[in-house]
Amino acid sequence: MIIDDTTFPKDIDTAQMEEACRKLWDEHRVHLYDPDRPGEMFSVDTPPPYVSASHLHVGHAMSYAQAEFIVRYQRMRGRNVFYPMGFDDNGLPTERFVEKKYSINKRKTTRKEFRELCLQVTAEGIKQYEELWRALGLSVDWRLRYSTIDEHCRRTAQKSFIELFQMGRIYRSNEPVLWDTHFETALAQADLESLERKGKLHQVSFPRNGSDPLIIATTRPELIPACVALYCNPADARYKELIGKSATVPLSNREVPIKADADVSTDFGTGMMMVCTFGDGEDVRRWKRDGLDTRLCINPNGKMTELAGAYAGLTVDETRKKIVGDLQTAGLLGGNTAVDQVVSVSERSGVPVEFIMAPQWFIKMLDLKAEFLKRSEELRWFPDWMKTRLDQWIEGLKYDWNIARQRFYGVPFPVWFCGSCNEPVLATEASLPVDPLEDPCPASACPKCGGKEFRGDPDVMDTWMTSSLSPLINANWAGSPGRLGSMKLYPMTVRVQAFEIIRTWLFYTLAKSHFHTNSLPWNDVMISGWGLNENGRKISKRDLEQFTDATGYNRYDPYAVIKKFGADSVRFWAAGGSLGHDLRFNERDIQNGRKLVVKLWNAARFCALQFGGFDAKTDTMPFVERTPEDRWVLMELNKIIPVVTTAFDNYSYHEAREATEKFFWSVFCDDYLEMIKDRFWTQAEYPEHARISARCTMREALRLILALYAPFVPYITESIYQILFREGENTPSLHISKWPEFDSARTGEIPEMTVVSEILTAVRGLRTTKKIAQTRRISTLTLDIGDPGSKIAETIKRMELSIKAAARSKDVIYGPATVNSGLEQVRLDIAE
RNA sequence: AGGCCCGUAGCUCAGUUGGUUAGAGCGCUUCCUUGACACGGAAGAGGUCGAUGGUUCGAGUCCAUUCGGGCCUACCA
Repeated sequence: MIIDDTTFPKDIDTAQMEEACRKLWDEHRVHLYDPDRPGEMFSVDTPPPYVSASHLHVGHAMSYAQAEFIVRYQRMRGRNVFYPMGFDDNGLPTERFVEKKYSINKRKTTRKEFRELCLQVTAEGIKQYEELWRALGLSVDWRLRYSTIDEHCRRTAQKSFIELFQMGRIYRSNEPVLWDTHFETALAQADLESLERKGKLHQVSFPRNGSDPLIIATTRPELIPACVALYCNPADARYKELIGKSATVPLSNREVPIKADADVSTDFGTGMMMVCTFGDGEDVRRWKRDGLDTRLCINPNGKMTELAGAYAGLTVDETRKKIVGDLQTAGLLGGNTAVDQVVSVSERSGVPVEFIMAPQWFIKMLDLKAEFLKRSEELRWFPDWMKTRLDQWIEGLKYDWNIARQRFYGVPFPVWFCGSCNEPVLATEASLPVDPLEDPCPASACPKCGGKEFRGDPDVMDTWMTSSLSPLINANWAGSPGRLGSMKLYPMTVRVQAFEIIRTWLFYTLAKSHFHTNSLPWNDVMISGWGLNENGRKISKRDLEQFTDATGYNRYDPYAVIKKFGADSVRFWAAGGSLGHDLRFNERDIQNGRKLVVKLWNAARFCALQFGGFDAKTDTMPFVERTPEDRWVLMELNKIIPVVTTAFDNYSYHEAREATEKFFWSVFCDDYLEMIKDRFWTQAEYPEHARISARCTMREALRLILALYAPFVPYITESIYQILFREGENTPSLHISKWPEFDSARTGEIPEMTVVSEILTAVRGLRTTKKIAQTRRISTLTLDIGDPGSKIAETIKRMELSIKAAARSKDVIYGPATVNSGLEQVRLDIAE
């Protein structure tokens, strides 16, 4: 093999190198899943990102890269890797994106038009994502792509609905539900966020005939028209006598009953509270339990209803202001106090949720808390403490899962209702996917009342209803034609995702799997943290806009960063954070990645230059016959193989990187390569045997280093592999070559090497003090070894050649010297 | 209010099951360029591991308390 500036150029053309690698990987189908291959599988349930997230940033790149280190490792371990990519392109996130982008909303458009726009932005978003993932070097098998609005996913989601309906898990009910007044749709508990804000606790008088008015405290005076009862604690001496009597709702002549509930605190506000339909979940609870009247004063669009009288048509906020004024005028308002309150807002729109009565589909969940907790227990969590997040969420569940959304863009329910008795009729499984607004009802007559008229269910499913099926989507549970997955994949090996969607994606998937397959959806779950901006905050759209420099470069834009530093550099940065923890972005840390890439290239280039005329047949040597330096470096390398392997097995890519890094940089480059240079520089001093030993050692070590680094920096390692090793191996790509194995014959220590490296360190110190370049050859190294009969003295004499090489000295002489070394009794000096 | 995570060198972070003088990279100081690499090499400065108390022969590492930060959960109207 001839190595020169043509075969191994001095400079790296990153863009060209990356493109060449991608081409090679595609050509040799390196990333493709083979359904027919026997052997162990490694299947990954990857997060389908919302394609509406047009603000892709380096944080996204970070978490996807972290999962992909494991994928590349497992592929090299010989596992049959199933690594798909999905896109979540239905549901509220997409709708919100479209609303903003086109400044329209549900009321000002048709369902058809809206859906068209959604599909359009979805297609654009997917393209953007795919480009980024490819650039970053994610080894996705793109044939396994799915998108939650596509036919396969709609079929799967509808099948899930039908099956759950048939097993009695799904019910329809017309109870008060969490409501988003911006999107005008029902929500599930998981769609809520809490918002802390300052509120005012108003004291309001409820007049009573013939006695003093009752004072209640409320933060929501706008709900006074919806007040249906007053409550106090049954043991409250102040109000005990009033229980069972009534009071008049202010600004009206309605009488409401005064009731008791032990949950009412005596020391909050005045100890007397009003209950409305519906101020919060507690109101709903009392309304249900005590059969209170129903006075719905808030419309689905967040404006007051006719029942609110003078306030009808106003928004909640407007009403609050107005009613406070009216109470004041009427002399019914006491003081108010500022309170900190926590209100539930819709995660997608940010507006406070209300309770609205509307018929909805629910999946019964609350009866299964214990089972879900058991499933959580069965899962292997990486890192383990993330499990708490799920467990606490499950324990805190208050509502069954409302899966219906009164929206446009999503998977339709495969349901028609009888026009006369409202009985639901479901689609047949064979007909899926269906759209009941377009497709005819499969029944000719209602099974209950014989009615002949049907109307399709206009609602769409919660987006999580589909994405929670991702393992079943991957495994082609619904049997869509032409898809590569099969239930053989099930349960999958691992779910990878970030922590913020534990309560949604992870939880719902666990539940779905429990229902449909009575098993876990995967064995393991790997939870990543977030990439944060330089201030340690979530990377925001503002970061992406604000920090763009004059040339258009933005350090949070993953494309820009990849273009500037190379994909390997970005990946290397991502590998620096430990699993589950957030990682602050810093451009300097990306530069570190770049340094590694350059270092790998140059180290490989150095090795290659020494190979000159390397012939695998003659340039081999049994391990035991090699020089101590050579045996030492291979033993050190052998030591880290199980460390790196175990780390990867436990999803601890960070540990793997650290061990590899330490070996490559400080043992291999700084010490080993420096020690052996002299064998090639001053050939006459060393026997040919020493050079052959070095050549085959360098080659072996470099090859192993490439393998260990491959999952992190796939481009540079592949490129070096192609130049130096491809020819001699029958594997077309490093990434499907064999993972290094621990060699039990290469264990133990070489004590002589400690002596050599201590002397090397001391010589380096002297060179620095004497301002002599580290590479310059010195004339003499004087060693003062004290008692010539001592063990150290003997070792030094035996290792003289190695010491001379390490010190880069023409001669070694023994005699008095003044500078202490790290070795006891050994002093030394150097002369230029 | 409860829970989880974090608080280690100027900065970003490692520190496995408690064990000798606490680590890396960046930054800083000084020095070294024909011989893979200055995106390099060498030498060095810099930390009483948030605080307090405890367990132990021994704690950054375990326990308790406390302060600060982040996140999650929560009906006090």
